[in-house]
Amino acid sequence: MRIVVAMSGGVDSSVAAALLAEQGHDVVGVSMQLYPQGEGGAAAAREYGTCCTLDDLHDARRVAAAIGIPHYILNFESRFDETVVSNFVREYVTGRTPIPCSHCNSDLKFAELLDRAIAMDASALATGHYARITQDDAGVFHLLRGRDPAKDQSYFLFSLTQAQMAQARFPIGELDKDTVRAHARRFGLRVADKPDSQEICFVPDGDYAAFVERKAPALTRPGVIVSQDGTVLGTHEGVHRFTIGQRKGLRLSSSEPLYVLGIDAPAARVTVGARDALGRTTLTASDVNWTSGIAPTSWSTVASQIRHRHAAAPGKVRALDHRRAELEFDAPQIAVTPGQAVVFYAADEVVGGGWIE
RNA sequence: UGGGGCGUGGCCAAGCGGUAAGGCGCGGGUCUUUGGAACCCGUAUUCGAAGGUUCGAAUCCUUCCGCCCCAA
Repeated sequence: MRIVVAMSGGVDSSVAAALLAEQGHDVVGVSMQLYPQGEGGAAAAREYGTCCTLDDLHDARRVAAAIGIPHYILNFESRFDETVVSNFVREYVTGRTPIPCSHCNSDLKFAELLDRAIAMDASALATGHYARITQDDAGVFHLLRGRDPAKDQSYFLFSLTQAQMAQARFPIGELDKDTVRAHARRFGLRVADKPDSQEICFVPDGDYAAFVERKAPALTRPGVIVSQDGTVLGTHEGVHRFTIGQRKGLRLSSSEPLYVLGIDAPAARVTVGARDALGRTTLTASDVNWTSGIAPTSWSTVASQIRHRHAAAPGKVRALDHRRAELEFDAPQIAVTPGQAVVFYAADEVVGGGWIE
């Protein structure tokens, strides 16, 4: 069976490809070129070691050669810019906080890239995600957390549908990171000790605010920072520099730490206050995906994550009209942030998720 | 120019004769395939200025400078 593997140039997807090849599959490696690869990009890649830069594409190519599979680089520059990057910028300038990794998965990898894989005569698309897919006796697919709780990435995959899960493969989902690296060494892959990628891949220097200002100079403007009673405490250089719950970077001093409580983009106003004002027990989500394909119309008990790397909090959820859902936590959650993903779990299974309103 | 109070790092603020707490902010790090949070480390040879008393002063005295309040 032919399987296309999305290779980022990192350890995880490299090992995923190697394992599939070892199992005897007809493996084809592909890498997405996501943004212009000028001289500066290559230099930035060497310095910061992010994913999908020119050096990473070279790493992917070398790995493919080492394990003896063909490797293609697909130009996704414009698609990436139209979907992930534009969403990222739009969200920030409207006072929301984007999560590009999820959009990249839902709008690119398991959309465009999956189509391309099928067009290449493959029956499945594999990635290096730490997540698992199982199929029950009734033929229904289930999306589960990766076996390694420290590396689990199911949070970023909540948008997977039954059709997509039928064609997705996560070869390292049952492994932990140490085992993956051990496999990389066993296969003799140069990327075995490559550092884990982190931060936003298309903002290699980590200065996402400057990135937004560069992409949408006309949409960023200064404003005021106010306390809950409306007192002006200071000024800021644009709402895109803030997110709910943010403490650092306010440049305000007070006897107690101050956190961002609210962002009013049209008024360019940021409201700050004490940490205990950040708790919320309810939220609504839009563009909700129910992984089983069936939306629960009555309250359903779940544990939900409102951000990556955060303990799922117990509560109940039910579907509303127009692919929306409402969620009620048993206890207040700190910093429920519009634009972030909320993912509903039942034990280790992702039952659904959406975007926080 | 009568009376009273205050001036400690970017901000707030302890200390009131024994050799500069703490918080905020800021910088660095840890964590992390988003942002944020959290955690750890760092951040005043110096206390408005100049003199004086003392073994020793941010702490006592004198003068000056700058603020604030109450009377007129």
